[in-house]
Amino acid sequence: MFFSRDKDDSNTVVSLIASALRRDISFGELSPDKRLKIEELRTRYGGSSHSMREALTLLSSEGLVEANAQRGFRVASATEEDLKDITRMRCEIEKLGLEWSLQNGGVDWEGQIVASHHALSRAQKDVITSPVDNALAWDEANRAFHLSLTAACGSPRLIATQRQLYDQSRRFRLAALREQQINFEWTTEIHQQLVDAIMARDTETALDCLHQDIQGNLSHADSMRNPLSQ
Amino acid sequence: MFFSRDKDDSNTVVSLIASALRRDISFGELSPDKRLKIEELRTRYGGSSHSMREALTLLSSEGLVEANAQRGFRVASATEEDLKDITRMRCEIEKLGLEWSLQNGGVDWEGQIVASHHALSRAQKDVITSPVDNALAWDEANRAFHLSLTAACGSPRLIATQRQLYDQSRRFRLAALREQQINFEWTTEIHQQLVDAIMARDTETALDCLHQDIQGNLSHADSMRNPLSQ
DNA sequence: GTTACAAAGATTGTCGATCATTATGATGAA
DNA sequence: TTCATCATAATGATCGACAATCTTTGTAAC
Repeated sequence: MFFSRDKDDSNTVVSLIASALRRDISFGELSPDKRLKIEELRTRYGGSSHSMREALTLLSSEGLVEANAQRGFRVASATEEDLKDITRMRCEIEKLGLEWSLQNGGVDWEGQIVASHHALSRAQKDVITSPVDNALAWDEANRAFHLSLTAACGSPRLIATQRQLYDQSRRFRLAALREQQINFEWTTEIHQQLVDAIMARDTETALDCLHQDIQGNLSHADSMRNPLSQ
Repeated sequence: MFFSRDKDDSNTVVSLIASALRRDISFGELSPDKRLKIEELRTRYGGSSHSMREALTLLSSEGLVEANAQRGFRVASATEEDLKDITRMRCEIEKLGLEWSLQNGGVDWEGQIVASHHALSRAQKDVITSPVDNALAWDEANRAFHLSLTAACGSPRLIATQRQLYDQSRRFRLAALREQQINFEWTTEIHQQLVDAIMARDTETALDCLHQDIQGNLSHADSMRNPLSQ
C-alpha cells in the first residue's frame, strides 16, 4: 500500500492518447499543419472516436493542435514567428518564476535544483553519444531542470504556464538536436553558472544566465523547415 | 453574404455548453467545489454525455473546472490563495503586454483603446444604476478594455494567457460587485489616468496605473466566502 | 471559363450499452 | 457501540453504430 494509487489521470485512455500525440508532435513524426483525421488516428493509436476527439480538444488547448470548427484538427503550425513568441514568453515567465523562487525558496528548493541539474548533466552526456535514442530522456531532464528553477515561486498558475510553453517549445528543440545545432559545451557552462548564481543568491546574474540559456539554442530560424520524414 | 459565416466554433454544441458553464461558474450559480455530475448537467444544459465531457475537459484546461480521474469533475475551488495568485499573474502578464504594445502599437492601437475605454465608461454607468442586469455586460466591457491594452504586443501567447487569467478572475470580480465592494469613482479615475499615460507614451506611469487597477478592487479577501445562493 | 448543383467525404452530435471504479450502506465480529 | 468487511448502487469511462450537418469535390450546363 506504499503510496497507494496515483490519483492523477495518467491511466485513462484519453490521457494515454494525448501523451502519444504529444510525443509524436514533439518529435516531428506528425509534421506541422498536417491534418489529423479522426479515423486515421484511431487506426494508429487505438481508442474510440470520442476519446480521440477529447484528446485532441485537450491538445488544442495546450497549443500543440489547432481546431477549426467543422473542419477538424491539424497539428499546430510551427513558424519562425511561433518560435520567437514562445522563446520570448518563456524568458519572461521563467525569469519571473526564478525571481519569486529566490525570494521564497529554502534549502529544500536548492536541493531540488542540484538534483535536477545533476540528472540533466548525465542525460546530456548520453544524448551526445547517442542522440536518437536519448533525445526524449534528455529533453525530459531539461524540462525537469527548468521546472525546478521555478518550483518555489508559490504560483501554481505561473508553473502551469511555464509547463505549457515548454511543451510548445519541444518541437523546436528536438528539431535543433536532430540538425546538430545545439552547442552542448556552451549550454553546460551556462547551466553551471546559473546554478552557482542561484546558490549564491545572486539574482541578477541568475536571471541573466537563464535568459541566455533560453534564448541561446533556439534562435536558429529554420529548425522546423526540414521536419524528419519518417 | 456580408462577412459570411464566422469560422470560429461559436455555434457547436460543445462550445455552447462551455459558454453556459463559464457564465454560470463566473456568476457563482455553480459554487466553488460543487460536484458536476454529467447527468445533472445534461438535464440542465442539454447535450449528450460526450459533448458534456468534452466541454468539461475544455473548461478544466481553462482552470474553471477541476478534473479528477475516475471521480468526475468539480467547479474549481476559489480560495484567497487563488485570488492572490491570479491577481499577481495578471499584473505581471498585462504589464508586460502593455509595455510591448507601447513599443509596437500605432494609431490604430490607440484608437482601439479609446473605443474600448469609452464603452467601458458607458457600461460602468449602467452597472452602477442596475448592478444585477448589467453585470455581465460590464465585465465584458472591462475585459475588452484590458485586452485592448495588450492588443498590439505582438504575442498571441501572451494574449491567450491574459484571457485565461481574466476568465479565472471573473468569479471574484462579480462576487465583489454583488457585495458592493467596488469603488467605481476610484476605478474610473485610474482608467482615465491610464489612458492618458498611454496616449502620452509615458510607460512608467501607464504600468503603474495598470498595476493599481488590477490590484485595486480585487484585494478583498472574503469575496467568495458568501457565494450568491440562488 | 464560370457557375450551379449534386455526390462524396468529414465532422459533429446522439443514443444505448458495457465495464470499471467509487460511494454507500448493511451486516457481523470485537 | 464501534469498527471492519462485503454487497450493492451510483457514477464515470469507454465504445460502436448511426443520423445530421457542413465542406469539399466533381460534373455538367451556360
